[in-house]
Amino acid sequence: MALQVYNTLARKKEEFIPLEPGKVRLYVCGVTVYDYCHIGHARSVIVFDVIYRYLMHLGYEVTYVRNFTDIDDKIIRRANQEGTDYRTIADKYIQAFYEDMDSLGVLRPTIEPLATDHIQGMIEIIEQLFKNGAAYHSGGDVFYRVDRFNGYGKLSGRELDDMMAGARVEVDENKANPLDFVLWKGSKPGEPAWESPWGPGRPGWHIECSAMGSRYLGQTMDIHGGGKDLVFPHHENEIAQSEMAFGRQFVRYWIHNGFVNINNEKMSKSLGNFFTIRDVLREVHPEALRMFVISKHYRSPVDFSDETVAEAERGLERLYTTLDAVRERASEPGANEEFSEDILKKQDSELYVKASSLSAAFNEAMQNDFNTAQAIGYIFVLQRNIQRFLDKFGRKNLKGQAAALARMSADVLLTHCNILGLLQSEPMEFLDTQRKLKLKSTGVTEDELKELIALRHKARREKDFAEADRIRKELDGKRIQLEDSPDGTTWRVSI
RNA sequence: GGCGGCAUACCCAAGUGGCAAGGGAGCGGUCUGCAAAACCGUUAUACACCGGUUCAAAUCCGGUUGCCGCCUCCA
Repeated sequence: MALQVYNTLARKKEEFIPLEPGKVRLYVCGVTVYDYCHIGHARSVIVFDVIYRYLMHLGYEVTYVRNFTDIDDKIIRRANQEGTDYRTIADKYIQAFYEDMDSLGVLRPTIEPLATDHIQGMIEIIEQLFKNGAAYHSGGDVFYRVDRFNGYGKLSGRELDDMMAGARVEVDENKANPLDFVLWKGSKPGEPAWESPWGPGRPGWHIECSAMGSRYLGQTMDIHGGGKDLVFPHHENEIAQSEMAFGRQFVRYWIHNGFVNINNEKMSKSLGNFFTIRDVLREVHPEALRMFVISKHYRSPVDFSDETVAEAERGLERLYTTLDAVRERASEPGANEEFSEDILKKQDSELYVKASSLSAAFNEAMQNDFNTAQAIGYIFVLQRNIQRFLDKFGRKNLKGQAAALARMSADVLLTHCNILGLLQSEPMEFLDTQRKLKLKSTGVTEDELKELIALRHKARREKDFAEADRIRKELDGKRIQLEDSPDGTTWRVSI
């Protein structure tokens, strides 16, 4: 089966065939750096991180470009508010972006261009648009003439006439058509400015992606992605500019991710109902946030709440718990221990079959428009089979062929989770980080907890189970659960 | 006003023509001094509603209701 992707342009799934066999040119709209990123940004970045990883897993050589919009009105406004210049603001939030994305375990794209490093390229495209009669100079700004491009509206599926009749169309006397958009914005005194044939100014928003995309990926790219809200006008305008200037198809496959909602409403700056990534990560493990994102299909809206995040956390804990159990109980083999398929299969044929068929099931899901939710479903089936196999041995460690089957299965689990960017930590490290994060909200410090565990240990040794249970109950009231094992007592916070 | 999307169990969520994945929560059980974790069993004659097409529909077509998004900066 070949990779199928939902193409916004076609409004249906299509077989993915790259322009050049074996290579993928991928462009994703990055962020405008004037503030910290919120979890809507996190979703978009994680979704395309998974797509990037999966394309590489399929063997493609992927050139992945994700830009920074480092000049725009919001950045300038922010700089004025803080009494500094646009560059300081942009650099600060680029730095913050990297901190957030690195903690989310997001891979760095191949190229991360800055808009301000590509002014010349934008000017060249605008000049070409003048030659083609699609640009005009008016009132100090340069505009794109939308009715020159008869494909205008093809991405967002609307007609120029319908939009004109719309209730909310910007009124600007300088525009020939209300839907015309700015290519070059003349600067007012004191604003950051670059020289251009039309006087000092700065680029309009849309032109940067045409310039940077074509600079690094050529005039036709395979995939261009971003949030659903960019379909119109941003991506529609990119198409209009690029196809008018270059005279060829700009993007073959447009991929758009759905929103993150809060209480069923779009999370956005203007509504003020957003959570920044860094705020969320104070209480939620970054991988749990990733799990949350990829538990749903990328095009659907997702609701962000304590409960939906907790579900992702519990699921991830389960995967790590099983992985840890295999590490603990099915220790490394001796150098000569190798077993045939038949022998492994005899240990537990269901587990063996699930483990050896995961790859096919996983790929079928992922090739169907990156259906990560379904892929994770298959992963959980394997997890349960592994844990069931371990449980057959009670609390005993596994040896020889049984250990080999457990390890083989756990490897399969880990490999596939890794393709999604999951299970990137050592199990113990994850579980430890996770419970410490959760402990914060209980009001109990780790030292107090250790002391209580020691007290209870003493009570248990003296068979004073009433006292031991009293301590257990006291902690349980604070959502802290103690877990006794032959190696001692550990704890976790229920979520 | 124009355009588009969604509606699956208590909750989250796959499934786009052939017996309704998976996760969470609940309940019963195994294990445990007691627990927890984990495992086992269990929880939708049924996919918003009404019609239609078909041997067969959650899935296709038409209509109704409800929710959401875009048309303005937005991931």
